[in-house]
Amino acid sequence: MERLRSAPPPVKRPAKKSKKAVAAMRPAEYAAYIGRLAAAGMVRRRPLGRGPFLAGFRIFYADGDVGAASPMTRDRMDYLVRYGATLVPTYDPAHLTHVVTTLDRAQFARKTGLESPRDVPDALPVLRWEWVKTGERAGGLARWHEHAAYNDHVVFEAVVPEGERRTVPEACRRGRSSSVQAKGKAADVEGRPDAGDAEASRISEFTQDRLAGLAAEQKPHASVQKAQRTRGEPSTSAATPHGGGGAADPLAEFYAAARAERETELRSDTPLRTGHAAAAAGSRQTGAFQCDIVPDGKVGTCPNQDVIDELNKLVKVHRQGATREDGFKVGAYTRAINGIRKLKTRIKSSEEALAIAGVGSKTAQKIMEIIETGHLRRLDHVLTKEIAILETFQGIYGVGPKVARQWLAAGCRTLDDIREGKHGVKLSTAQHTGLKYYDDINARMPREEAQAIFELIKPVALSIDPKLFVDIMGSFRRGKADCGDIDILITRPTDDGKSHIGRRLHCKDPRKLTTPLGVLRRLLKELHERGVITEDLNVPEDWDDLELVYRGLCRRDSKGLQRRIDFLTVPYKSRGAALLYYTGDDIFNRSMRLKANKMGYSLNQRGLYANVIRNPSDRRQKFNEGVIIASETEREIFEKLGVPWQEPHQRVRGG
DNA sequence: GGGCTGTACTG
DNA sequence: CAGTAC
DNA sequence: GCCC
Repeated sequence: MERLRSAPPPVKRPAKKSKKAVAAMRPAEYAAYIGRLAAAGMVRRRPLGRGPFLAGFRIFYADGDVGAASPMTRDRMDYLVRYGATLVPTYDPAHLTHVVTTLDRAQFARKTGLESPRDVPDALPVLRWEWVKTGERAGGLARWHEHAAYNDHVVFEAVVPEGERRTVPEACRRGRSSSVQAKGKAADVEGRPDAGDAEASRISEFTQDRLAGLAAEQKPHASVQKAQRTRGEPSTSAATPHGGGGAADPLAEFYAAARAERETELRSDTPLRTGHAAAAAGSRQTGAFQCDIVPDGKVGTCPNQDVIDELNKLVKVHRQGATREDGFKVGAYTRAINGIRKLKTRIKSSEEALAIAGVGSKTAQKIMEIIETGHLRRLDHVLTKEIAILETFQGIYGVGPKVARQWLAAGCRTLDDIREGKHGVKLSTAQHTGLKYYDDINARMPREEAQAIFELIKPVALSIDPKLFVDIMGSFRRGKADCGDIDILITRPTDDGKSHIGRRLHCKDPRKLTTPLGVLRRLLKELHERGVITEDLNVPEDWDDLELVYRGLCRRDSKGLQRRIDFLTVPYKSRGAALLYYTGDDIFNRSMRLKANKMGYSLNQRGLYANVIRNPSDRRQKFNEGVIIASETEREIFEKLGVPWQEPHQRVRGG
């Protein structure tokens, strides 16, 4: 709880809870607790400049927590309170102005005890966390429609220009009137100013932007006004409605077009009401987890492709760098590129660039240089030739940055140098194979070929044991048209007491095994004999393990190229986690793990774990392994993490 | 100022 | 343990 | 290099 600084001890100070007690609180308990702290003046509001832009709002926060509120939930609740919101511990739509959640509609309904997802009221804005973060950045409120969790159709309705506005759904109006009544009461009970409630009653009548205007206008927090003045804005700008204004709204056309496309993720150069730099390029989705944002499936050409190409060169350069920083820069630039890729308009100013998630001041500067001059001067002075050589070397399976640099330093320049063992180069077995089939391995294969190879393999596996689950993962499962390799997952239900390793699970003495060959060992033997598998790269050492990883090369027929293939066997229990992991993509996986981490969980290919205690001085080191809370299906993992369900083809975050 | 996904195999 | 792969 |  060190996030909330204590004020000088007041007379009636709520009992200070121990860290442990706080950590054990359920979300509702924590919300109530922090509410008491706030009421006692023990929550320090944010310093002037940002302003308590959530003042008067009554927010219910729902996350995927199981049991105790996770560190992330507590963090976010702290945050909401610090910016002036009143946290409502339980879901009581009549007493709320906003809901902030990471859950999808069905999860939210379940969590809040609603009978059906249809009962989630449309009149109440249900928003993603990014709405809060974007609002903070913009120095005011962000537009709902860009951050609605799932009732975006209604929220979107609200920003449709007057002339084109459709009838607000019946359910909406009902929900509103009933909530208005109860709100005044709630305000009394909590002894809070009712400004927020008065606003909330207008939610469906006014546009989001008007509401934002009202928030600033009717509740003139000195800090907000000061912040605006500091930025040199005319004070009227805060109250100027746009987006929801009359027919003169310059954005009307834009909205109409967007609606026509049923676009839910609007990104434009639409200024928010403040005209503040951070807001100038529309919503900045920082603070959100990539995995929470379901992509809209549209690709389209990117108006900033030149910027992306140039930044990609920078990624290449740093990928060859030796330091840890280089590695993190690769990640940072990659995230920035991802943000830029989603942008649908040409970047025109460094402010716009800065507003992109993952783009900071340094990258924004570089972006502007690219836009103004067409390239980065910094790249002119970089040893492109050496970089190219390092990349070539790393194209060899088993060769990474270290070895590549070593070879370069030793004087090697070409693959032939390596082949000939010049300058004392020695190859491991895997590297030798990797070099031998260099071109094949680095070529991508058409999806059809992956499918064909899989169809050679699956029947063989099933002939060994018809109860096996054999599935192809990776980019193939994500529906990509071309694949870099083939990932095959093997598992087997244990309901008959057997698993993919054979009978050993129930045979205490291994020497008495009657079926000594595990499935994978037999399968690989078969595939070798049939010429499907041609080379091994990485062979498990203990074939009797439940979890095995095999890496090798295979081909469709004697005329086909050699393709990379991986086999994984996993215990039936952890098939969901394995499926999730081996389906990817990379960025999606990282994001899921990061979110799990922030929620106090840990996610790996075996499952989602709670109560993992990490070494505070080295977070990667775990003191205990925790309690497994989900692993059998992908869905339960999504659910526990409060991530909206996404089919494999939707889990694409990278290129 | 610290974190940035997390695990397994190879030599 | 460092390096590599996924 | 970005973000908290």
